This record gives sequence, C-alpha cells and structure tokens, in this order.
Amino acid sequence: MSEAAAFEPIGKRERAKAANRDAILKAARRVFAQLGYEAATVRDIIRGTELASGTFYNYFRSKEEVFEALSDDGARRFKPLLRAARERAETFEQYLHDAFSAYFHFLLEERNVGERPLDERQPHVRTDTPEMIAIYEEVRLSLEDAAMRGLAPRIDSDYLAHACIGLAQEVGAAMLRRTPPDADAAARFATAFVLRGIEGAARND
Amino acid sequence: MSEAAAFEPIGKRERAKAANRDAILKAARRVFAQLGYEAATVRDIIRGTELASGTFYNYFRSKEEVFEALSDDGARRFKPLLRAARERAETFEQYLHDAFSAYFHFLLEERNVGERPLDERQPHVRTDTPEMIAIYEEVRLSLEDAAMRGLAPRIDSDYLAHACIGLAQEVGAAMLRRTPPDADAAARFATAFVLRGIEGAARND
DNA sequence: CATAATAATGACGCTGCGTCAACTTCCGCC
DNA sequence: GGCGGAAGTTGACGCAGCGTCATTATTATG
Repeated sequence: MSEAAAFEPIGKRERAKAANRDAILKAARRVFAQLGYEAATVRDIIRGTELASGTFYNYFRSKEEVFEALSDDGARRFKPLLRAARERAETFEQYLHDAFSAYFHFLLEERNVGERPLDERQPHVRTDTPEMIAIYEEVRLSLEDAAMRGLAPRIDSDYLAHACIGLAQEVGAAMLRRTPPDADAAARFATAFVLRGIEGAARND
Repeated sequence: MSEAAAFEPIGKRERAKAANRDAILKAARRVFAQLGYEAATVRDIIRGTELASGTFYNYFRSKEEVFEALSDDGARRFKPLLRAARERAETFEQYLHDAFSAYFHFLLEERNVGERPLDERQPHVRTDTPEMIAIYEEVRLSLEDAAMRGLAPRIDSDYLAHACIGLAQEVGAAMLRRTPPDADAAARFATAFVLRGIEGAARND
C-alpha cells in the first residue's frame, strides 16, 4: 500500500479534484444529450454524479460554464487536427480537403460519443469560447498564409474564414442528418465549393 | 362614439387579444435584447407589460415559444423578399446577389430595430422554426429551379442550400461586427463566392 | 498524533415556474 | 337595456432549481 502511494506522486486531494471535475463534465455531457441543453439544470447534472449540489459550485459557476468547458474541450481536441492539416498540405486544395475532412469526421465521432438519438427540436446553442475563437483564427491564418504564398488569391480573409466556417457548420449538420452520413463526400463537396468560390470572390475585391 | 364603434367591425375582445399578444412580443424583444435570451425570464417579459403573470400563459407556453414566434415573424417578413428576388431575377447571378443583398440588409434593419449595443458575449441561439425551415426550402427550390433551367449546374441541392445559408449567416454576423457594416460589399462577396463555388462543386458530383 | 488547510455537504432563503379558482369584462339574446 | 354565460384576466400558491454558507469530513503538514 505504502509503496503504491509512493509510486503515485500526486496527492489524493489533487486526484479527487480532477476526478470530480471529470465526473461533472461526463454527467453534463450525458444530461445535455438527454434533456437538451436548455432544459437541463445544474441539479440534473449533479444528480448524475455522487456529489452534493454545493460541490458543483466548487468547480463551475453555472451550467453555461460547464457547457463552455465542454465546447472548449472539443475545440481543443480539434485544433491540432487543423494545424496538422495545414502543415502537411502541399497544395491549397489538399489543405482544404484535409481540414474539411477532419472536421466532418470529428463531428461524426463526437456525435457517436454523445450517442443521442439527436432529437432535432431543441434550439441549437453555440458559444464563442476562447478555444472556438482560436479555431477561427487558425482558419483565417491558414487562408492568409496560403494567399501569401500565392497558393490562393488575396481576398478578404475575415469574410472568407467566416464563410468557410459557416459552410462547414451547416453542411456538417446536414451530413449528420443523412443515413448513413458520409464525411468524405461532404468534404469533397466543401473543398470543391470553396476552392472555386475563392477564385470568384477574389475577382471581386 | 357609437358611430366610431360602428366603423370598427371587430370586437373589443379580439382587439385586446391582438394587443396583448403584441405587447408580450414587444416586451420580449426588448428583454431579450437587454438581458440576453438565456438570462431572460418569463417574469421579466411580463413585467415589461401591464399584464399579470398568468396572462402570459394564455398566449405562449414558454419563453422558448415567444422566441420562436419572434423568429417566425422575422422569417415570415423575409421570405417574400427572397421570393421576389427569385421571380425578378433574369440570371442566376442576379438571383444570388439579390437574395444575399436582401438578407444582409434585412439583418442590418433588424439589428437597428433591436437597437441594442450588441454585447457579443451572449451565446447565439438559433431555433429551426417552421418558417425558417420554409426559408431553407425556398432556397433549395430556387437553386434546383436554376439548375433545371440550365442557369446553374446540377448539384447536391441540399448541401448547396445549407452551404449558402451557413455562409450567409456567418458572413452576415461578421458584417454586423464591422464599423460601418456594408451590406452591399458583403453581398458582392457572397455572390461571387457562391457563383463560382457551385461550378467547382458540380465538377465533383 | 495534533493541528491546520482544504474540500464536500445539504439545509436555507430566494426567485421563477406553471396552475387554477375567483373575479372581471364583453358579447349575444330576449 | 339588461341579463346570463362565455371568454379572458388576475395573483396567490405549491413546487423546483438557484447559489450560499455554516458545518462537517478528509487530507496534508510538522
């Protein structure tokens, strides 16, 4: 026992905190999926754990903050994929395809983790957490970078980034509604669309 | 007095109902703008009127339903603009431009009506009301129609419609954040982008 | 082992929810 | 005109979730 403790450098306290935080996030994911974000309450979340109601507030200030933590989490897992696509890409088209493909596959996986039947009546909520804003920046920088290197025409990169993101969001949502969802097809669509779209928009600056 | 009443065909009851419903919607618009949708409560809304709390529930089942009514309202006002653009258009490009232009100008006006300082920290909420779904259908049909008549290539019209809508939403939001917002520039961007984008996507079917 | 530091607990007061019996207002009819 | 009933309004009520905080339990430290 004592040896086991010796092998474990971090304190019991620290471990418990991490575990609690995790339990809350896991429960929240479940509850949001089941009841929908709007209907869910802090009490519902905490009931999904072994903890007492007061404990929740040692970790998060509100339901909203939990949601942000979850989004942030997703964004944080996704960002490296995007960056990898950027670094790996040799052509602009390849970058676009990899980025969209990564996003659509990511969406698929996330949905499966949530394993909800996806009852499409609940209002869609989207928060702009720091990590999500960072993703926007990543996209914008990639596009500007490509423009700099002559791979893509110069263009209003702010609008362009937003156009790509909006497109990805909506096409992604549409993809998820299909049976079976085909992330690769969606990625091909988006890539082709944006690739030529940029040329069109460039002509118009 | 009696003549005035005679000139007024509809009953007092009916008029009061319309007025109450309207008062609630107006108050809700104000409250949502001021406190943000999430933070707003039914009580806040009803306090913004002369009515009693119970009366609210004679008109709406919940805050969500009020929000849907407001969105529906917006969508209902916007739809004719879209349809007009479709009927007026002689080229596909013109249709696209008119549609985007209508949307971006519509956004600008709606914001001014709300006259909020637009404190960009509140989460963005989007509900798919019947009227908004109808708009999606309108867009999709327009695009299919254009494809049929050979004005635009045949293409996955579901993805395409979603791409256009997502693009319009995000670019529209970005436009609103600029000072001053330029709806025409945004419309030109979106039109050019989509016009060529479609060609690219078509090649990929 | 004693003591301090830290975190978990759940009862508490408060606020908003949706309901409903009582009340008010309006309409149709004699 | 005025009476009866339908339609609509009202606000108090019971209930549930909120966020807090004094208390208790657990862990770290010397």
